[in-house]
Amino acid sequence: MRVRIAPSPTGDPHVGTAYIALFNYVFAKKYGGQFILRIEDTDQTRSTKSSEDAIMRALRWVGLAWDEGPDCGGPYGPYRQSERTELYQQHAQILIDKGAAYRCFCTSERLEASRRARMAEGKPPGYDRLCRYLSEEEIAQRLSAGEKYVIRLAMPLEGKTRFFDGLRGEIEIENATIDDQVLLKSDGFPTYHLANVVDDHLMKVSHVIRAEEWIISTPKHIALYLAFGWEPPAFLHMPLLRNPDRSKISKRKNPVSLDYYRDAGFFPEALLNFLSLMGFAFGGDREKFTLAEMIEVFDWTKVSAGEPVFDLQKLTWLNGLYLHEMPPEMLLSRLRAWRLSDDYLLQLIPLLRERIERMDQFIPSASFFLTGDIDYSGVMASLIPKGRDQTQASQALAELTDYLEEQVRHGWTAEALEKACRDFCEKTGWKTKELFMPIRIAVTGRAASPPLFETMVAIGKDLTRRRLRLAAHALLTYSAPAAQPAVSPSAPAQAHAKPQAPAKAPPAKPVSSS
RNA sequence: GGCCCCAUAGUCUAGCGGUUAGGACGUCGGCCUCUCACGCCGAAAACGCGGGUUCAAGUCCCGCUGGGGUCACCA
Repeated sequence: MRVRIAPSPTGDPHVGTAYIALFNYVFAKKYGGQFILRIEDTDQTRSTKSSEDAIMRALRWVGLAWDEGPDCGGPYGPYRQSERTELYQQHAQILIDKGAAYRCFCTSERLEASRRARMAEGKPPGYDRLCRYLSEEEIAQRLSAGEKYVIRLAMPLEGKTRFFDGLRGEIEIENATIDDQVLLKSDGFPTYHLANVVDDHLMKVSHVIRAEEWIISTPKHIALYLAFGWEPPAFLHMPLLRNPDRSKISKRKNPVSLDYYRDAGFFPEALLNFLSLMGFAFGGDREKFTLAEMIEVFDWTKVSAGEPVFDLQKLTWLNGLYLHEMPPEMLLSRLRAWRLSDDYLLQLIPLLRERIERMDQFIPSASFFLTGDIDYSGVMASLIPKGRDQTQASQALAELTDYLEEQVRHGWTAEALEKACRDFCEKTGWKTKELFMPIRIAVTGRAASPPLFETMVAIGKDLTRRRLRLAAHALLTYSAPAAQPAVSPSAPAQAHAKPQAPAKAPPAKPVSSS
């Protein structure tokens, strides 16, 4: 029995990856199988090494160790798809030879135009299969003319594909509704569909346990297995994690980066336990259990296909259970591994040293470096610059968060942040003077702080972005008191232990002076 | 919109033809207590709707509704 987790290194390590990895891992360990990590970096424009590193680091952090992978190797490597391109090209050729795939010379312009035309006619927007029926001569001629092409799957035009989903039972999909998927892109790299099937077969994966969003493309994959003459693996689609509004979990509505959970002070074992609760019932009303215990009792009949909403509050409660039961020495070492490490404190000292005169001022001055989410209830008014309203301020902070997401992808550095923030102001017509203060308040909860961008670096990408979103959100529901006194620069916002920021801010309380 | 998936309290879930529909988060109330927290006790809160099948339906079947996913040279 062999299973795999196959993340695409195109962004932050995603909580959904950990979720799927968890169930693969548990299943593998339950039955003495292997758990494989395969990096699906076939998108040359979006894949990055830093994302790959982050994903592996995060997966190790949660404690899901793989038996085979790009770092530790294994009998069926390499485990990074970018190192296997030749393999996919060979297999694409096999499909062409068998008539199960064909070259398509259509330009993206033509595809776009055809898509629009089909939409206008009320037809589904898929490929119109123009190149599927090209004559041998024409193909040869266009090849020798050096035209660029992709290789598409010649999907059966009739009949149905039936398969058994381990969680839902029989699923039946009409072949005619499935598009002739691109298998090999014009840059020579495979798409997910080809690479995935070829690798799963070559790596002897027996059970494909992945997210629900893949159900619809399963017929494509089965068509590929059949065309190659291979036996398809067993399929099992886990439900998608949800935002509170039930849409697929996303960074705008919920923290999704595993690094956020780490930096916000969650324990990996608590996160894993919580993730198990998303669909899995231990039995006997037990909610707290270890990975080992889960493996012991695991069975797919205990997993439901419902669509679970990821509830930060319940995760926090569960984390508290772990924390309360932890021996003091253990908790101390966890704290040290977290933000009380020499490394981290040493990073803060240069930022804070000039701003304090006695050692006792260090902890209060550093508080926002050492917390997760911030409570803005005491500083709401100063989140809104003069001459702007709270909607504008909220929108600016929310848009800035997205903008940083885009612009500071390749390195969360002070220089990059400053440039991005300044560019953002220029683009949106905000003065840096008016917007930088709300940003500072959002990030630190205070009007006075060390230099903003260095501070953002020290706080870290995920916590910073979370706070910006939180502040934007708090502004949305803020109702200003008649006369809001300005917050004194030395007044720290109270750090809030719960990750869920209070949506309705209580009336600003007088801030205590330290 | 086509296709596919899902459906027990606000949220996570138990239930697998006969239950006062169980547990947990959250909420509210109380106890404990120098405060707070923890802990303990209690309360409110759910089978989406309509048809079947059956002596009996949250549980099986069909339809509807609702939600979601997917329709890329992204995964």
